Amino acid sequence: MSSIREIAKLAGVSPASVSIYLNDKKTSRVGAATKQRIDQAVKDLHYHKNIFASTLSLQESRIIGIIIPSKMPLFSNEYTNSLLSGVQSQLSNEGYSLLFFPSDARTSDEIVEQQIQRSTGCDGYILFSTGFCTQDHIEKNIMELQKTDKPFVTLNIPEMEQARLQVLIRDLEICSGTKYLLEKGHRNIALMLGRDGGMHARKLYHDHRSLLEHANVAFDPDTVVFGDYQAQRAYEQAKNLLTSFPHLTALNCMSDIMAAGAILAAKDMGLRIPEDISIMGRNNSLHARLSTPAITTIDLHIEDAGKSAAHLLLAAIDGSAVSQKILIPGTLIERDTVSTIA
Amino acid sequence: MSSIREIAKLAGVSPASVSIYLNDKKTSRVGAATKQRIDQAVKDLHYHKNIFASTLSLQESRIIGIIIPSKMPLFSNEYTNSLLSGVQSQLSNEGYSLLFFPSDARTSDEIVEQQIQRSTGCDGYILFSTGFCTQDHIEKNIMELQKTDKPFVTLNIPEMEQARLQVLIRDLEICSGTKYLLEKGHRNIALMLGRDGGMHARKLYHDHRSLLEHANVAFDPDTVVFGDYQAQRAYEQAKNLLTSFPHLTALNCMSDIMAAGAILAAKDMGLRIPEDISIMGRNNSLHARLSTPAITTIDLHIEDAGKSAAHLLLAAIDGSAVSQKILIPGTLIERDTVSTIA
DNA sequence: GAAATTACATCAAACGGTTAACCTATCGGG
DNA sequence: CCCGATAGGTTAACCGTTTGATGTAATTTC
Repeated sequence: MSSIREIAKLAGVSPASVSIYLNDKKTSRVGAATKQRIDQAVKDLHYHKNIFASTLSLQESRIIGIIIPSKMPLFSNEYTNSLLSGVQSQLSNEGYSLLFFPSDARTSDEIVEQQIQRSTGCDGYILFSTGFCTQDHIEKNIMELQKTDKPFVTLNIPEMEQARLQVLIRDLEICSGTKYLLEKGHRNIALMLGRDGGMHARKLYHDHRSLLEHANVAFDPDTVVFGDYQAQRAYEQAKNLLTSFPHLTALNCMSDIMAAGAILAAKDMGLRIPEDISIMGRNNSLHARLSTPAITTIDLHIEDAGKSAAHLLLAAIDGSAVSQKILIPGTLIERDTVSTIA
Repeated sequence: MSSIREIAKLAGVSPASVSIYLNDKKTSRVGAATKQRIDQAVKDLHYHKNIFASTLSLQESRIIGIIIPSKMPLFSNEYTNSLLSGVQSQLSNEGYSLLFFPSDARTSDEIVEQQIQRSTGCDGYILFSTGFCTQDHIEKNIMELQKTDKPFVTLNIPEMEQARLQVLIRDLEICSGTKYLLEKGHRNIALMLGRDGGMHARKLYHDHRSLLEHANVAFDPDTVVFGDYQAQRAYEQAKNLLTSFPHLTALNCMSDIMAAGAILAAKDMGLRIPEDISIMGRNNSLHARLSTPAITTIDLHIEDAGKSAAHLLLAAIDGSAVSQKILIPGTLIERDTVSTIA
């Protein structure tokens, strides 16, 4: 709690000298003896610089705000965590702290409001979406962020006119699981998505449908189900799908977790994987690797996306990036849950 | 970027009135007409309060610092993430933001230093450890935190004299996997731990050993291996263990992920689980549930621990908690990877 | 009609750190 | 001995917000 003024008093110098010395230990504006006295005072009083005061004066906080317009608890979803991990590792390397805002508001609109209100003074922002965010929230958030005059990067969000800096996960646009299954000869493909209303799920739905239609496969809306990203729910839904539509040869799941749930369901129904039913995951998470059979999936390179976003933001902060879109393509990981149909 | 003064000027009032109104929309100290003009000015200039200035003035930031003395990337480990999730959900409900500090220092000592230096002004702290933290780092950190005069809670850290507020994960103290395996009649039990040097692994090692000795089972140090928490490494180590010590009947793993790796190894060696070899996990993560066979594990109630820590911290901030230790006991989840030995 | 209350508004200091501008010895060079 | 450079140090204003103290005019109360 001690301030620079107390240090100054104890060391018998002016606050200015203390500040100058502390910010540049080898400055020539402070004498050796004085330096020692300051060091001593700092120790004696347990002095630590107050970042808030410092930020106010310097007009630079070295803090990046993480905006996630969602009421869901953070850190509870592997996908989002990978994104965050990428962001954090980059920013951390450059000495930036990460600030996560509270989301105790009742409505999502309030959350947008609230997060922005709590967040001025950060040097930049990363705007995330999760499966729970609607297009509307995102747009509102982008508008608010633009008003702050600070740079921000959108991450894990479909392409949007309004945002200057974007990192795009390509597989949000192209439902490549469906594409792959079509190539493998499948024609009866169900799609298991995340939460209805979430913009990610909508996007995939749309792309899935156009891919099928392009391939001249009839599209049945009932073979698309919305879940909650949880294995349990996916288990139930997979059972339903597989009993209601016995001609299905493939299940394309929006996440590996859901795929894992679907696999359990298929097993419980006595189906062999991939002989009787092919199942695709998405995200190449640990589950996909450890599952038996190992899940064929799309590696979204989520962590790289996070890193890119951090990079881009840092570039924007020091002024070298004005407008840029980075596309992160996914890569197919072929494992043991998809068969070829002649 | 607009300040309260600009708003004041535009609305033709004093900054004081603006501040008063903005902090209490129904204050009687500002007239209705003035309120409207302020609202208008706020809109026109895209005004957002600067939290840093506000913090400085109020001496309260509504920000909690999260201190993790480790160079590892954050958000990349399910265990830590659950802990964080619990912490976040509670603090978020009370309107607190979370601040994560950079960890770009070269040595771990520097990290301690750096995180504390960057962190003054938070209303409180939560000190975490991961498997990578040594006792030494933790102690140093606690000392530094004590100097800040702000409350802090240690979480996921073995009991320590120095800290006033602690949330203890009971299974850090009692290696209950080993206990359970002994009860099930196993006598040849190997232990697969996390990183050597990490205090968690050390603690478990110690307890494992005493449990065996109490049960009059000879302890062979070579049946304890240190890994890196990764499935791949666990796979290799399990293979080694199972070939070097063919009489082993059980593997107790420090995490479900490691258990999953061990299961794959056993399967690849043609061993049946649990008939030929029993394998225990720890943490009751999603993997444990989805794995086939489903992994018998200890639910550590990690997220609850996080919530408790947040609770305790909030109590300390408003002065109602001075010194307290909360013990979070684990619960055994019996599934399909452990057999009974006659 | 004097006194008290209310409504509305402002002043100025404070929070803690930074820094441009300024000051004063001291020393070396010519 | 004078000039200029340099080392060492200070002053004071500023960053943006908050708030107790203070002021004044209008309204109410008796």
